[in-house]
Amino acid sequence: MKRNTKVSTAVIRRLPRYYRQLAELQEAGVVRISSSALGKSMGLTASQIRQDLFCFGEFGQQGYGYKVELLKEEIGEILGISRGHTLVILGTGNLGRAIIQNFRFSSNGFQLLAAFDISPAVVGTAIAGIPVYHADQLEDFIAQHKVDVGMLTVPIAAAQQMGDRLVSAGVKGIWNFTNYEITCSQEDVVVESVHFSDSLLALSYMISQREDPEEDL
Amino acid sequence: MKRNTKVSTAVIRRLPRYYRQLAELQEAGVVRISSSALGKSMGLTASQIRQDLFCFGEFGQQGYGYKVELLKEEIGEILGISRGHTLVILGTGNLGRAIIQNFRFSSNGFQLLAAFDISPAVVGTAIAGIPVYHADQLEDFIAQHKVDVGMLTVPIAAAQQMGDRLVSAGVKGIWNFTNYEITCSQEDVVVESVHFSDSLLALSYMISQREDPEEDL
DNA sequence: TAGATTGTTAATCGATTAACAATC
DNA sequence: TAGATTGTTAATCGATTAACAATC
Repeated sequence: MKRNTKVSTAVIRRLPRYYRQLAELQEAGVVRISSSALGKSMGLTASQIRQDLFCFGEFGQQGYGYKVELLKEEIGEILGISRGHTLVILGTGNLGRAIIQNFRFSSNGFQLLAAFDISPAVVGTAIAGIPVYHADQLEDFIAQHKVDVGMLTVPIAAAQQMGDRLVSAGVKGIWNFTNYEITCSQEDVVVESVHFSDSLLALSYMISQREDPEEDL
Repeated sequence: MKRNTKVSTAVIRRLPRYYRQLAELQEAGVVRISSSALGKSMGLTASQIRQDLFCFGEFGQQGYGYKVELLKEEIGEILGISRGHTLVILGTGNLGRAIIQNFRFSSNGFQLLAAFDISPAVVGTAIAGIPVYHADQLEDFIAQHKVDVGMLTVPIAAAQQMGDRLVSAGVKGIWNFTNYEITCSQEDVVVESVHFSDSLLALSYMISQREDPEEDL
């Protein structure tokens, strides 16, 4: 029945949340859950959850609901967690270093292969076991290894240039942490950005609304 | 004419992007821009931009377009950039430290007042000029200073608890970097999350689509 | 079996796009 | 003035919600 064709971004953005919530439920020992209970725990309607899952197939049992572990695994499959994705990280400044040391790439189905930088102080060293190469070697490295994603934690001035190099070296996606909107010539390369600034400014707007005594009443 | 009532989150999420794009245009020396040119540069329709701005007032001139600097300033006002917002950061691990050292809070209208941690190794020190206090002092500090936002870069196990403490201490918003969905009793406290995992999993999904030879044709 | 809950279609709601008079 | 472009309403499109037969 699966009609995978053209899943909206709204649905795609909810998939990781489902996965996270189901993992938490599983850890808490919950075996089965209904769409309405799952919805309540996530602030969504039961309808929306069933509609979302309907994009990908049938994962529940009528009259029973969903098996937590099974549904989690299925959504993990949809997200591509078991595809053995790999990535490299460009830029080992404070943020890059923090992510190398902290982020559980493997929990998200990714393997971090290498880091690249231009500073002689770090090139040739390893951070949390990840070797740091000179940025000059980027293309060679990607030619010799399967690299699915390049992560950008470089200074903003280098963002577009390094993005371009990743694209022509053949990565499938760019995970962009710079405060710059990378533009990508190649149609089929996905750019996913984490803009701290955008997030903080949205928060700023929302709390500002609270600060004003209802201007418009 | 301003009908500020109930601006959709879709619009709110675009406001920081407008702000960023206009700042770039201004830096590039562009003085005036039409909605269609701005739209083209951002991948939006001219209609959408005019409709978005229409939520907040009239910022353009018919037959001319928008003055880049003026529109940037107006959107900055809407976002609350000049309201003197303040924040404190909870958790000075790798990520917290990286953000203290790197992130330009002031560019987003925020002042970082203090950091809190429980490790004796950092309590009493300063990171990039920001004093680090013991988490026990959080409530006292917030009682004595105006603190609008609490930023969470604590371990996931402490996330909900520290979030609760921030809320009862009276912050208006929580900027959550933990991979946990903070729930908030208080209606009027805004929780804005930056979930690295969700972002990477969405990217994982999108590149996985590219990996399959069109399953459904 | 009766009760519960899904999968799936239909109805509603909201967001985006189109259109155009107003006007710089 | 004529051309360009906005502000704003109307039309369209897509996403969410509701409904319900199927069925466990």
